[in-house]
Amino acid sequence: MKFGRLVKNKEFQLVYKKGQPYVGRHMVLYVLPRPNANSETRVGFTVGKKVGGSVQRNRVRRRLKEIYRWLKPRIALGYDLVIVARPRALEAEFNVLQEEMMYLCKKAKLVVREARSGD
RNA sequence: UGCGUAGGCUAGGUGACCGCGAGCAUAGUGCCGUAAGGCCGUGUUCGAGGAAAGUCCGGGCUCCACAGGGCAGGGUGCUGGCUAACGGCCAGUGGGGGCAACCCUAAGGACAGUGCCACAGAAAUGAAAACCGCCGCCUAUAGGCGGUAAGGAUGCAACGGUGAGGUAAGAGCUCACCAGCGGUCAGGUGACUGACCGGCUAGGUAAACCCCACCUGGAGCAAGACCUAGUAGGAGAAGGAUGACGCUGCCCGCCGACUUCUCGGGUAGGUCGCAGGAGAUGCUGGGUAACCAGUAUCCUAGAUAGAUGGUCACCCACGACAGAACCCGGCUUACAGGCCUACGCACAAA
Repeated sequence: MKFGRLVKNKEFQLVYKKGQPYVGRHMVLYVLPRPNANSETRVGFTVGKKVGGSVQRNRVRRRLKEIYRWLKPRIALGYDLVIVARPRALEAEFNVLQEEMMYLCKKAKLVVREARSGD
């Protein structure tokens, strides 16, 4: 992944513990500000075994990554994010997941730029 | 044509745009990091499966002594072959099923020993045993004594089976055939098969203990090796060259200086292992086959929060089970549809 991502297990644990959760139908967004507000925003994806086998989990994570890639240019700097997929996300349409992630990010006040036409 | 049997192949395709991982080439002396080391642009090549799965076997590899001996434990179990090895595969043998193609089969030993065979039944292994029946005799109509394992009854199973002779009634008592046991001869590497002869014969269970033959040391890639930074280079107690700890469950043997507990501190990061191999495909030769040998060509995932996705168009049978994690050989399990080959049976035609 070219965009910033969380790698260490400790970083994940920190975001779960200290971060602010925003709960949606298909996913949960955890948000934790980084010490340096100008550093790159990093993201991690968690898809638990409740979602399904490895094929199903891979599918959900790839779709979430694709949506985040599309959303990334509008996200503010200086945050650590963790997106946890809920079992319902497996059955959801792509654009439903897309709208929900957008909604959660807006709710968390992460979106700094509105979508331009033709984007 | 229908029904069926065996084996094999495939696992939606094509195109466009955006996106991801790795290898190679190449720029700065660039960026991140204390450092080891890593990152960035462009081009190019490659990028999940037949089961990648379950983790059930076998091996490679690594460490534990140089991987040793014995016991215990575990595994395998018709024969021959293949293989690095196997509990796998191939070819056979015996037994069972199917009209057949074909399928199934843990299939060594019950005169080494022990156990078990419930209930029922007279009797469940002891060269025994008479409940009903059958036959003879006696008392006289109910029994007694004796003979009898052919019939009935019980049971998963009753001491060979069927037929004939024989007899008071019966019985391998006698005979024929069959089954079983022992022997001889013949064939086969062997499991075993065939022929003949013998005396006519005392169950089952070894996925019960057991016996026999063969195999088997332990832990596992979070194995293990190296590097960088850095805390501490502690305190107390116990054991130890009269051999600790460890190999290993025990004994022998080996090794040779630390080990265990409590308190305090630390518990970060990077590189390698990590993909050129019992490798794939084609051809030739040997073999019934599994497989082996030779030769030519090819290089085909390598992550470490974990790379294959999104959108669109067209086509069709509208797409199942499912995602590599050290690597191979198997087994087992899951699975939509499609295709190919060989064979059997029934029917029709010739």
